[in-house]
Amino acid sequence: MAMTNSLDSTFAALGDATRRAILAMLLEDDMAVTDVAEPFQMSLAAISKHLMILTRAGLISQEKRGRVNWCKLEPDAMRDVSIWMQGFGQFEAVNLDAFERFLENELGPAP
Amino acid sequence: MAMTNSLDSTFAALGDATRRAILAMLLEDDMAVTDVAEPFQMSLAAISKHLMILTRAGLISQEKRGRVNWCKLEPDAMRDVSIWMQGFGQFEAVNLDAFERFLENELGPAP
DNA sequence: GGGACATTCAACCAAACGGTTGACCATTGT
DNA sequence: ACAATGGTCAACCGTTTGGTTGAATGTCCC
Repeated sequence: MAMTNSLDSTFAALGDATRRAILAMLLEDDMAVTDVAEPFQMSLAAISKHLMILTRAGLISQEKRGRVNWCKLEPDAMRDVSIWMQGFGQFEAVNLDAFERFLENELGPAP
Repeated sequence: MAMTNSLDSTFAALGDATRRAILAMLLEDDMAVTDVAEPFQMSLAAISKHLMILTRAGLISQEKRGRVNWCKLEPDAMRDVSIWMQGFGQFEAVNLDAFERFLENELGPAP
């Protein structure tokens, strides 16, 4: 649905190790900006910028409650990336088999 | 076995629409640099640079036969990206959706 | 050998990136 | 009211990126 509009920004956002580490942290739980910044050896403002980039890429969302800005993972953007990548290589043999297995075993609604 | 460089370079290489279009073109067939450059409104040197970035990211390989430099898709590099993304949710259902669309369109993604 | 073709190299440029610092709101707690 | 906390904004800086040109290199063909 929301495909290909921001693949540029999504891939670009993922092309930075700090931001990928942030995403991995947010996989555990939602976090405040200050807590996100804590393990990194860079200023809070730099982390704030990274979070803004991730937000504009759609990879996270930020919700301000009180004076705390809570960051939450938004896997939809990553799903678009995953969908785009499906066209390359994964299909030829492996996913064809997987799809056939899917058709054989899964006669009900998709998981 | 994937001789992929860092996720950094792979994601960064994918963060450009021109380079993603090149990858989509190479999905059809191997191509010479000049033929890759043909549909784009930019200089051949610029395309050559893009191809070098894709090569260093491990996404394509280049083999010089005669005076022609043949570009070939190397989809293994994207596997590492895919593996990394597996940690962010179960894209299984999404993969199947994408695969169905793939079957319907009978062609790879043309972003 | 000479010329057309395929591609890269080198120098340059504007814009974007990743980081810093310090000032600047809000909100919270005493 | 005041101070501390959470976070962004603004200006700046060095490096990288994406593009341009023009010259250079190598190869094919007559």
